[in-house]
Amino acid sequence: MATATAPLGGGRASGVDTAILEAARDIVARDGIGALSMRAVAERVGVSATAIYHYFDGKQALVDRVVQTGFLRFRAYLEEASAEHPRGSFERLAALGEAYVRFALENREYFRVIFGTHNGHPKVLEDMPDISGFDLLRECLCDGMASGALRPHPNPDLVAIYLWSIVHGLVTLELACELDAPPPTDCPRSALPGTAVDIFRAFAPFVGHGLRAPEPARATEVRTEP
Amino acid sequence: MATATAPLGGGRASGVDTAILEAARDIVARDGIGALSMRAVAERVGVSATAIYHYFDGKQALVDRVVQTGFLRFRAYLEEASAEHPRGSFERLAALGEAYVRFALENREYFRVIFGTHNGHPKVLEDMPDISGFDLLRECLCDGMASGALRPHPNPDLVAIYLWSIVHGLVTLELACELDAPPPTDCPRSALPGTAVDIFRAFAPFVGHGLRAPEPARATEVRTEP
DNA sequence: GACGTTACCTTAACAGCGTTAAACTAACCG
DNA sequence: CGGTTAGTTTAACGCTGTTAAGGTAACGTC
Repeated sequence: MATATAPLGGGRASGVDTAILEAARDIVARDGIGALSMRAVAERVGVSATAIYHYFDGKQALVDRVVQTGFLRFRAYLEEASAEHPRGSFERLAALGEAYVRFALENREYFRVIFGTHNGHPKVLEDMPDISGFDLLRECLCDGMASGALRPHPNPDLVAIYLWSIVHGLVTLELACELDAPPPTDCPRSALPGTAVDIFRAFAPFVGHGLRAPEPARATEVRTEP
Repeated sequence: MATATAPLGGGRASGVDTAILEAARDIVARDGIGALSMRAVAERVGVSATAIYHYFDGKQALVDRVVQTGFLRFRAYLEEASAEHPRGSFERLAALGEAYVRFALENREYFRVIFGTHNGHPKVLEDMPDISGFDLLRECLCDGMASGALRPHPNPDLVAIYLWSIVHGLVTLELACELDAPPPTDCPRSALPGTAVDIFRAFAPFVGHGLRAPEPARATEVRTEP
C-alpha cells in the first residue's frame, strides 16, 4: 500500500515520509545510488528499515520518487537559467544548454540516477506529461525559428533532440570518462577547454554554423588506403 | 592474486578463465548487469562461485574485463564500418557515427555496462592508450579537414568531442527514455523518424550546416514576456 | 620413487542486502 | 468501551559478495 504523495490517512502529518525521501536523496547525492540501502535510509531517519515499507512500495518506488523530485529540481533549474535571456534569442538556447551541463556537474551522482534508469522512465513519471524539460527546449527552439535567429525546420522535435543529444552526450561522457581530466602523457592531444561547461561554450559555433566547409571547396580527397 | 590474462601458471590451459569471462558477458548481454552474480556465472560455467576468485580479483575485476572486451568489440565494429568509405569523406564520418548508434542499439545492455561505469574507466583500461575508438573519430575528422570536406579547426579534439557527444547523447537518451517509443497521446509532437539510426541520419544536415539562419535575417525578436 | 610446492576447486561461513510475516502500540471513530 | 487502523518493531528468509579453511592432483626436484 501507500503511494505517499501526502501524509496519507486522516491528517496525522508526521513528516516521516518526507524525511525518508530526503534521507534517500541525501545519500544518493552524497555517495551515489550504490550507497542507498533501506537500512541506511532507516538509520538516518531514526526508524527501522521495515518502517519504510509503510510509506513506499519497496526500494524501487523510493528511488522512483527520488528521481521524480530530481527531475522537478532539474526542470526548475533550467527554467530559471533560460528566463534570463529574451525569448527567441540564440543566447536563451545556449543558456538552457549551459544550465543543463552545470546542473549535471554540480549534482553528478544525482544526475546519474535521474538519467540512469534502465527500463524507461520510472512509473511515477509516466503520469505527468513533461517533467524532463524537453518542452522548455522545444519552446526555446520554436521561438528561435519564429524570431529568425534559427533556420526554420519542419520538424522542431527533431532539432530539439539534436540539441538535447549534444548536451546530454557531453554530460554523460564527462560523468563516465572525466573528459577534463589531464590526458595521459603518451596520448598527445591538443588541449581541451577546462571544464565541461567550457567545452559546451566552445560548441556554440559548431551548433550555429556546422562543420562542413563552404560548397565550392569540396574537390580533393585524401588519397590513402582506407 | 591472478590477473588472468593467460592460463596463469605452468601451462595447464584449462580455459576456465575464458569460460568465466564469456559466461559473464552472456549474462550481461542477455539480462543486464543486474543479473550478473558470482553464483550465476559459476553455475553457468559449472564450478563453485568461489572458484572465480582464483582467476579474478572479485566481481569488479570481472566486470572490468567484460567492459574491456566490450570496448574491443565495439572498436572493431566501428573500424569495420568506417573502412567502407574513403578517407577524408563526410560519408566516412557519418558511417562511423551510424555504426556507433547501431552497436548501442544491437547491444543495449552491453553498451550500458561499457559506458555506465561510475568512477571513471575501469582500471583495466588505464593501461591501453585508446581503446574507445576516439582515435578513429579523431583521425576521420582530421582527414576530413585535410581533404577540404570539413572546415579546418585549430582544435580537432574539440570537434571530435562535439561529434562524440552527439552520437553518444542520442544513444544514451534512446537507452534511457526510448525516444522512438510511441509518444503519449496527450503530448502532441510532430512525428520523429522511427529508430535511433533514422534519427541519427536526420542529424546530418544539422551537423554539416548548423542551425543558425543566414546572417542578414537576424533582425526581429519574438516580443513576449520571458 | 618420495617430497614439497603450487594450481585448482570445494564446502562452510559471515555480513550485508531487499523483503515478508507476525506482533505490538497508540490513536482515532462510533 | 470496542473495533479499526496507522505506525512501528523484531525475526526471519533467501539472496548477494567475499573470506577462510581444507582438500586433491599435478608438477619440479632430489
